[in-house]
Amino acid sequence: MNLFSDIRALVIASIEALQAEGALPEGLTLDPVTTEPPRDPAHGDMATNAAMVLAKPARAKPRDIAEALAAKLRADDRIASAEVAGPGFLNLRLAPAVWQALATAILRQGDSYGRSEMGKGTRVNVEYVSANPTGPMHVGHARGAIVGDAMASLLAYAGYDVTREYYINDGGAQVDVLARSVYLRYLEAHGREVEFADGTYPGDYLVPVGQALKEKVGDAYLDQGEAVWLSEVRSFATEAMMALIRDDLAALGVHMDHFFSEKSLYGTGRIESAIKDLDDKGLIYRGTLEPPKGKTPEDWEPREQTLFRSTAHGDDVDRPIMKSDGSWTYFAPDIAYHYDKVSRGFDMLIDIFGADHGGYVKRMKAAVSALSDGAVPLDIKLIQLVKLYKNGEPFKMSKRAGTFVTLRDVVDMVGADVARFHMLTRKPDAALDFDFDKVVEQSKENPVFYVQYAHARICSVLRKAGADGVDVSDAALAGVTPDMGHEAERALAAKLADWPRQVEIAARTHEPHRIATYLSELAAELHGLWNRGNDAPELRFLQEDAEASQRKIVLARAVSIVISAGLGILGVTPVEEMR
RNA sequence: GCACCCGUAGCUCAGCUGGAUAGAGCGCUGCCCUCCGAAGGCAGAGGCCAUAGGUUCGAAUCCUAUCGGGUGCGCCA
Repeated sequence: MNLFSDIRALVIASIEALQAEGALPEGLTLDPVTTEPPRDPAHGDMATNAAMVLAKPARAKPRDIAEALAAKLRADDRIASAEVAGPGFLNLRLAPAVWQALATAILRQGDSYGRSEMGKGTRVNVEYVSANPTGPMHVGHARGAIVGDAMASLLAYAGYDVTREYYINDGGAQVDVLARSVYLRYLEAHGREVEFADGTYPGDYLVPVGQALKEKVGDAYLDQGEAVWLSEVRSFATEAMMALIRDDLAALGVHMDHFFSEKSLYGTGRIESAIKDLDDKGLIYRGTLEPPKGKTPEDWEPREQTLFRSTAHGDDVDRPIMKSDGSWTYFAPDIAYHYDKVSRGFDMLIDIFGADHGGYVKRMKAAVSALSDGAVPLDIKLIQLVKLYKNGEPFKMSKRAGTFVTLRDVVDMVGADVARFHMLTRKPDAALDFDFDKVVEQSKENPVFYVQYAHARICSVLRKAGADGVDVSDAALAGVTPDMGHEAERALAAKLADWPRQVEIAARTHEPHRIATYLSELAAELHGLWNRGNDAPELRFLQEDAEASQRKIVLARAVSIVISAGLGILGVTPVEEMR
């Protein structure tokens, strides 16, 4: 059930009726007609812009159209009043029965209320995290992981067929560095003195990996050259790191459908066939790039390279796919990976990148555009930094000082629910402040708490009513006629009516943070109504007799259903009690 | 030099494929617990939506330019 689309359908039908009568011309484009909640509640429950957007094509005055439309709409028993206002808005007030039906429908549908078919089963691949498998995940990765995960849940909720995917960068030089570092720990496990030179990873987290390697191969690699052990140690170390990363992600509540190995692209012809696809399209050539203007690197020398003509698909300059020594640049496996995604039949791709990868957005889009002949859209979300604070003071991270904050540290300190919600309260392309003390604070300043508190309050009402012998099962509540007589109750119901709409907007714009914003607003409405009950007993959810209570509780329960569904999208557990 | 992101209340930020008088929290002022959880709520003060043009019935939202901040820019992934 979606009240806004229901009423919009009614508006459209009324327009068509006017067309049939000749009051409006045929052939009008009705797409721009919307039904929205008015900013000012005094304007009614819902407003439509129909008269204004139709005025020009219909060659009529907006207020005249609005009047004609209002007359039609008033004939429908769902419409209590229709008033023309301002430049041609049509403000609608809905009949009480509409609000009652909404609340009942929410109880019947449970967490399906708000689900949408807008995705129509479109197959979408969401790639996120994709941290190098060289160590534990740090806080910076957490935000991308959370945003990507919520994005995937959101799109699934909106009717898309979603695959959650992690690209393992296990093909480059950094995994050689990892392997050498693990080898040093392996030597150490054998009692050797070792030194961690520049270009190795000195972190303690590799100690158990070296130990495990010793247990696996004994002394077989001692005093041997890299040719003997590098390849083996590389996969051993990578697997160990991926196990670590999977655990970290699980602690955050993130679970991937698919891990894709970069290494699997090398030596298998998969890069070559992706490049051949581009070559067949005339997009690969040998050439020399101009040095970047204004900031010429000191050691710049013109070199002929194999280039991808990304400018043909919207990039600013063509991009090298092969180094001068004939090996692939990192861009080549990225192309092959996205070629693979396109080949697997996804209709839409979403990549979640760190903001420091902003420079690669255009070339990746160009590559996907070229590989799919423009058929598969790629949206890339850049995730900005998380600035850590401790009690208001900036919290500096330093590996040497041992104050390096890992993702696991964050989960241990504040919990996955708090971390997830908080990192979804802001749009991802703006930096985010994360204060370890404030995010666990129990006050309305903290949106996590504020929303949870609203949910807990409702649960408290349900418990209390249940203890008094009121049947508060959803089935029983769905069977009574909700009491929605007061304006404050209808305002809350109006917020609930907005939920399916917000889901669709968030899904369409690929912005899961809108869900968090909506939940804060919904919680505010609930708290507001709750407190009005202080002065006005008729607004309390618990009434003298059982049936009167039920008629009130329907609305409260509907709110808790929506909060629960919304938190579910964000991957946050709704709590029933505050402690 | 070029590209991308950001610029909204004193502070931290929301703001709908363009809608009416731009919102929330913090901070400030004043209120509300014999009453379902006051860990809340209500009211007030606080704005040139960076600046200047443009598009149109209508712009914080779209376009152009400028200013300010961030990120990135061929053999690093």
